[in-house]
Amino acid sequence: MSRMNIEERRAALVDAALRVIARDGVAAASTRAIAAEAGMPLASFHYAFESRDALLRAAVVKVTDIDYGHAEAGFHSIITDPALFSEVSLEELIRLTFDAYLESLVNDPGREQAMLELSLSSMRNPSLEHLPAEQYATYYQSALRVMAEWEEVAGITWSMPTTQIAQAVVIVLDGITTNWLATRDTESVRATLPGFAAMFAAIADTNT
Amino acid sequence: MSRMNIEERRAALVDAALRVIARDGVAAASTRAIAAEAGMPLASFHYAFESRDALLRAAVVKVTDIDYGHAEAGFHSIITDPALFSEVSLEELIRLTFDAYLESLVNDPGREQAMLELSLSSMRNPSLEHLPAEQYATYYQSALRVMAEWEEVAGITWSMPTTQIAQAVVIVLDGITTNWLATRDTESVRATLPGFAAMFAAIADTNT
DNA sequence: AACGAAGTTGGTCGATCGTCCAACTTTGCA
DNA sequence: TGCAAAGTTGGACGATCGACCAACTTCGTT
Repeated sequence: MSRMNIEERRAALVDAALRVIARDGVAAASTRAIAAEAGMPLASFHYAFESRDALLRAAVVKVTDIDYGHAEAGFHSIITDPALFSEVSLEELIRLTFDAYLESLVNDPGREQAMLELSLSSMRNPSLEHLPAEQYATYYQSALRVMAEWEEVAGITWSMPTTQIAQAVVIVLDGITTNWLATRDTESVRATLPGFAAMFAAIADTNT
Repeated sequence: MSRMNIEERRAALVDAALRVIARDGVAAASTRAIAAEAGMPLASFHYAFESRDALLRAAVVKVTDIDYGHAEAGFHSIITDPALFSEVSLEELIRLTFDAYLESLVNDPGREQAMLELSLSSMRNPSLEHLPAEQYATYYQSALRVMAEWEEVAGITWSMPTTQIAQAVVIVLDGITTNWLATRDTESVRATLPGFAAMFAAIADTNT
């Protein structure tokens, strides 16, 4: 393995770990499997990280930052695509956003499954148990940013505390995730989206 | 260990496995840990089950049957409690049902966490990957039964296909589960319930 | 009482796990 | 050029895992 400083090696190992977890699950993400995925000898693992837990901690932190970034990116692709977004109603705009998230889930199920597995395994580990709450705090922030864009694009204001709405949005997206991962029935899940979109649209006031 | 036939021993091992999984997680549910929890020597394990996967399969089947039974039982305790249920609106009835589910989740987090871990680990195992879909089919049936009681008690009919509504109900309960497990913020999650209750109440028609 | 079937279990196998060490190579500075 | 620091790595450690076997005990039948 060519020479690299610790930061580079740590980053390479985290990326490798996320690939292994997305493909084979947390249980299969042994130090040997991660090192092999990164193309490193096993001994390099414990030169870069003190323990497997330390790497998992770094993996959760990294993945939290990039995860809902996908959902946000999907949203931006909607409001900048004239074919999709041309003076649609708020309700339709919300539905399109949820649909974009569902599409990203279907296109890369391993990523969201990895998120869930990392969260659950973190809850079982005393040294990692505080991470899921931070993870969800990041989700709420993402939801708030998307809601702010809904506000701006559709010209509305929310008639309830936005943090509460953001949490409800995350709950719905989370439920959709677990539901689809278990059933793999895309059309069935998609059929529930208009109802949720109508719910959130109903708690918005049109600006005068 | 006293003498018992295979069916008894299998049942005892499944119960022990569910206790271990709820307490320590799927990863900690080794054949040795399960046998110890059941008070059996390790060798008894492979006399009753061909493999660890075979026991996990039996555990998922059993837990699916009893899991949403708790939610249903919570609902029944509401509509038979005069103090709670006295001519409340449909919306309030739905909110109380969701609240009862949240209470059951808070009172025994291990059970729902075990459900999630079992589902996720099943998805990674080719011999178990069909189980999560069956698990959710059972959830939908439970939701349909609760919806039927909402209908009867509140005197309404649904203005959308009931199977679709049932799936949305399961999505919301699932999202609530993962959200609370990660944040442990009961009041914050509870605050989202009225919104979801209003959503489902809005797709009901009052009987003339 | 005899005997095959059913149930029980201590001990062990090979595989895999996280972790660590000592030997080695390369780098940057004096 | 010399040498300490930083980076690299083959190999091994004790522990734990799922699985299995052969010896043992108990049961039901005749």
